[in-house]
Amino acid sequence: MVSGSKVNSKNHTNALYQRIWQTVRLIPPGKVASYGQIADLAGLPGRARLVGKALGMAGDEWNLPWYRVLRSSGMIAFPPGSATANEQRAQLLSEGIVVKNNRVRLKDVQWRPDLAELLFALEF
DNA sequence: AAGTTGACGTTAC
DNA sequence: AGTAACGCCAACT
Repeated sequence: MVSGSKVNSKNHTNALYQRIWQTVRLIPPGKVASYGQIADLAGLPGRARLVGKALGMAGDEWNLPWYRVLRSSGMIAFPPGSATANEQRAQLLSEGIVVKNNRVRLKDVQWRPDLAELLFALEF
């Protein structure tokens, strides 16, 4: 269970964020996923934008690998050169992921989730 | 209550 | 390969 700062009101949306966070947590080092992929896996098809929102309100505080989530094109979602984009690129590089022009080759490093693990994680 | 805003995705050039 | 035009949906004005 996640307890924390910016998540206080509107508990019905909170459940959505929980699902998203739990799913993102499963992405292993060296692999990445897209916002839409996370939404689908979390049982929230069509809500890719909500994934970005959820990651934004999380921050780094509870061990959430937010930097392993990219656009469906493989692009880092932040404006190139921005502080956040640079931080994300650095994190990816530190895991051995090749980043060229703020983009990775999804074909090489895209996460393929273990379904049993996913279902278990979403039980809570 | 209507309009705007995104850490998005797909399609059509 | 890059881009523009949509479509999308919860949150926020």
